[in-house]
Amino acid sequence: MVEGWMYLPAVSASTFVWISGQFVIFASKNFDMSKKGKVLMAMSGGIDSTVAALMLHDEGYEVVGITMKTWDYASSVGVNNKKETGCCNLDSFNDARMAAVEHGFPHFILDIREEFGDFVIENFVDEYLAGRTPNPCVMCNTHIKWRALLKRADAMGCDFIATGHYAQIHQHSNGRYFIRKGIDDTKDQSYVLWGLQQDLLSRTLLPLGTYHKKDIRQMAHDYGYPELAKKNESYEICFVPDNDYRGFLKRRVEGLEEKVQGGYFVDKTGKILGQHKGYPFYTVGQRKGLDIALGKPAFVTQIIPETNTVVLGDEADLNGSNMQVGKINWIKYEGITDGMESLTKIRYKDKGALSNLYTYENGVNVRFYEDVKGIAPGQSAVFYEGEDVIGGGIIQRQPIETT
RNA sequence: UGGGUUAUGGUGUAACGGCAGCACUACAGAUUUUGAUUCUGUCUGUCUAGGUUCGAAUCCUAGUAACCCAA
Repeated sequence: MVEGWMYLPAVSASTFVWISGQFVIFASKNFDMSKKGKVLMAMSGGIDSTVAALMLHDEGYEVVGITMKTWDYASSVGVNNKKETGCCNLDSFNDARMAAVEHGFPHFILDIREEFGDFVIENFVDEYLAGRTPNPCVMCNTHIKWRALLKRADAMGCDFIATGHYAQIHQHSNGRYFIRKGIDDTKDQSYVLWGLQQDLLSRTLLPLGTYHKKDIRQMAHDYGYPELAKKNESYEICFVPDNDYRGFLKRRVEGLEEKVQGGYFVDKTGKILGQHKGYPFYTVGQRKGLDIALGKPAFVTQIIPETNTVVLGDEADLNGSNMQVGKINWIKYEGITDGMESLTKIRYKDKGALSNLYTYENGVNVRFYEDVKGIAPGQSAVFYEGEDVIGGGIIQRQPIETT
């Protein structure tokens, strides 16, 4: 069966057929040899990727729109949940498709639920069960989304793939492709792209990297999509549209709640402060939702899955000046020299802090010049040289101190 | 079981007999393509029953409960 694909007829004369695992194109008659090349544009249905698609189209690229279905969201929350989510719902598909049809380029829906679920969701669950704090968007970009796009791009003879991220890609004189921050500092999304490898970067276009969000809004108006311009940003994990990742974990892991409830909150000396709902439901740096009143704000400073213990402290206890980062992907250079200075971000929307980088066997030791707050294992660390991404990796769990 | 102390929101604590306040928690918004953080706002309380007083969280009596000392 042709289960992986849904073909939505758009206006192109091309015919796309799925044959035994391969995507085959039967050449269209009016195949215009576009000077700029053919690009497979990932369209979520939101304002950013829609405008990006139209921009490329206007610039003379032969655009093929594609919307990826990562998750059957009706199954993850109640069906009556009317909340808009940034991707994966029917409205978004329709919005994306409408724009494509109106501007005369084809649009497809690609069902990647299986590969997405196998990797991103399992990784997400595993990480929380390991007492870490994953970033599924980064995982998806790194391992699923770009690979899925490129695979189809190749099958369709596309020169490029494109997304609506606010970031830039340039080629260095050393030959390597690298990511640079988007010029709109408030929207820069280079952080979530640190995992992309050279073969992906060399084929990727990010049309929005040199624009400000307000310009994109204006362009959405100018293109005749005022309602799109008003559309909210998406801001939850795409497979957890009700924004309750704890509930998602409970639904996903049979008997989890019962198994982990009743562990202890302790202070840094090990003194028991109270009981918690289970270590997977907390994250380093968390203050709200602890359900414990100590007269002072309390923050989660450490999660110890082995003993189902959550360590609490005050704000100062979140400070740290070094960390280990693994699963490194170098971007701008093939590697670095020890001691290299880097502006290092430890979370999305982090201003970044200056640090020195020292490589060790499987990763990088980061020493910050000054304390940073809330280093959370599982989160991504991204290294910047000015506006450029040197590389990034995953923050590792610190060895448990036995004091 | 004898003596003493205490009792204020979900928690910890303030209030000379004169509008019950603070912190924490919780909740709601804002922000955010991850989790968090941050910001703004909101709710809830004087153990019970009598008494004194213009007026009681506050003083008196009894009850109840908890804690401490004695045993």
